[in-house]
Amino acid sequence: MINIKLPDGAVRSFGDPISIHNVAKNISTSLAKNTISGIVNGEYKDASFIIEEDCELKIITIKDGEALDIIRHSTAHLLAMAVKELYPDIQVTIGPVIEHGFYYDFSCEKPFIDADLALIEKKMHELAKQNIAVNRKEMSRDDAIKYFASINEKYKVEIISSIPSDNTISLYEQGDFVDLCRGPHVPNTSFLKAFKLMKLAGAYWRGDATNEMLQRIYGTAWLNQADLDNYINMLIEAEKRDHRKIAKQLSLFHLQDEAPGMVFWHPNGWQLWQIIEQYIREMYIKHGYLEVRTPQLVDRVLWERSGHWDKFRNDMFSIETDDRQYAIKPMNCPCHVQIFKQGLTSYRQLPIRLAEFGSCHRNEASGALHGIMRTRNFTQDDGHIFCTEDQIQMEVMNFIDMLFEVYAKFGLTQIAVKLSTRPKERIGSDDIWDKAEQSLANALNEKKLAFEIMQGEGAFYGPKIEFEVKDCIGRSWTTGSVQLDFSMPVRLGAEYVSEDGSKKHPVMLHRAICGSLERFIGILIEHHAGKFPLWLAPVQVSILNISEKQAKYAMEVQKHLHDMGYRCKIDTSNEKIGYKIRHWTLQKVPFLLIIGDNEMANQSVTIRRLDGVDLGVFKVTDVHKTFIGEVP
RNA sequence: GCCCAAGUAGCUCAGUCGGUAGAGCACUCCCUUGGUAAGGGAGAGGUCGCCAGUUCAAUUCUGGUCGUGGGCACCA
Repeated sequence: MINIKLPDGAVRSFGDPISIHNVAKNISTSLAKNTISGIVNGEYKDASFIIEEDCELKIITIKDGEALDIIRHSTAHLLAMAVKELYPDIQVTIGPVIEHGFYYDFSCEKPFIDADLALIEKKMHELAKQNIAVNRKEMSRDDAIKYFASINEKYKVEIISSIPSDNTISLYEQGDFVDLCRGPHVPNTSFLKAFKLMKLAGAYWRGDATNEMLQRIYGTAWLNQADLDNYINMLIEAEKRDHRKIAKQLSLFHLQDEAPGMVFWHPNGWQLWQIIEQYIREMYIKHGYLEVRTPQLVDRVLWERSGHWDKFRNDMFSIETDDRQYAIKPMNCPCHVQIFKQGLTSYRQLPIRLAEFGSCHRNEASGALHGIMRTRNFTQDDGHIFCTEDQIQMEVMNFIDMLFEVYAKFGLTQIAVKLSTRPKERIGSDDIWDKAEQSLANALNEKKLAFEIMQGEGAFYGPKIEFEVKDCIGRSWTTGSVQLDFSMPVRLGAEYVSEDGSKKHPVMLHRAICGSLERFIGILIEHHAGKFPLWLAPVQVSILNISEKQAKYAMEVQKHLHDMGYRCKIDTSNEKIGYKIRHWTLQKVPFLLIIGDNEMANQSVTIRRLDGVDLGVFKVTDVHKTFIGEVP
């Protein structure tokens, strides 16, 4: 007798081993019809899985969220099957589930073109409708290798060959198409309805640039058509808030061919920049940082000493003049160390926190450039803390507090935290790395922050904590980071006099909150969709007169607001009020002041908020009170 | 750097199956002085990314190149 306990606590008993599908059937025919798979004692299994002993079972149907990944994975297989039917010579590689969908990488002589996507998608729908059964088979590793070799799928052979030889391999078969897979999958292709192929891309085999470039097809798949439609609409909406698009509309900045990856800031964008920079500067003061400024060009020897030349020389811009070779600084740290090294520093002075709005140049790979998110010239809100080992944890914790204070001010709340550990190529002993990684983890735990460990992703001189924010279509960008560095002070000879009079090397913390100001502004543009809060808005108020008669009065109002410290523009153009309101609303100015004969007669203005709400008539001397609560 | 796609007016885009291009908005001028998201008229504006090749003729075809977009790789 097999007893199967269901999520509601009910137990069903069966005399013989029974498939999940048949358990569902035993409950109701309609349940069986919708069953995609099951979770047996916490493990995902196919609907065809035969239960042989007592267990807990959750049946997953088309309505359960758990079904989503299975559907996506099965859709990836459907994609591969369609591709094989259309282009038998193409080799399949891997096709995992990703956020919102899946991809599948193919190896082919001739890359796909956009037109192929529609063709392939059509084929997928045809196959899905044929209600093709998806069956699991098991094979020994060696038989699996023989099998895939026999059908000439060399990538599959390569994958299986890396699995230990005593393992059993599971394969999934649908029609003539067989793929190596752990599963589970939908019972048949008719469950796959709401999907769409999204885009083509190149991708290296096993993510290694020295390998062959494969052809990747990205797709999205959902439980139902409504979810798919929602997702597509979300993407359309997200596209509207792309920082590059809004920057054009609001004239914030532009980029042009002659300066790839370098930004021309327009008056509005530069205003925004200045506000942010000034705010960060105030935070420096509040948190005990000293602001400095260091050279743009520094002799190559300093970069050799720091170790950067060795690792990054190809990505550095350099200049040769008077028989000396300089690099345009790709980072500020070695320069800050030079400032630390001036004079003799006592342990009593530590920690010393130096900060700079440091403009750096890196010759990033052409394909890496992305609007102002990834540029060749960027400005870091860079800071370096020189401290003793005992002070590390406290400094890291204080930094984390400062970072979250800043992000909250900008309205950024969805922050992913990652701890990156020692990479393959690194300097410094394992002892030091152990200590460094541990102290960062301690600080995070102390702050009760959930974080993900990124194995091997640390900088070559030390581990780091990274803070990531997402852009409007879900791409993650690193903004803040704090990196621990025991090496650079040694390499560059930074020392302090310790309590016992001996000289010691300080520990160095590299830290940034915005990361790159360019990137941070890009994120802010998308986060606010260009509708900045009052304190950030490049233009806070626009003054609009109804007709020429009130032009002079409008200018008086403008002067009053200027004197109060507001950034305001006046529009006395020969246009109707409706036109002006439309114009300045599209410019996303937080407040519009409307002035006609009525307002002029009693020294007042009518205030219209960006969202269209008419706030009513206010005395000119009271206008600023309306802005209170919006942080002037 | 690699794979794919598209570079046309300030912006968003159409177009030329090879005969030097068009719309809307924006801009300039005129009329209109109008009360909460586009009043009307006229005008100006383009070496069709750049360099070659084929051709009587190239914005259109071919090759290269530069920058951009989507991915991959990279990200001190």
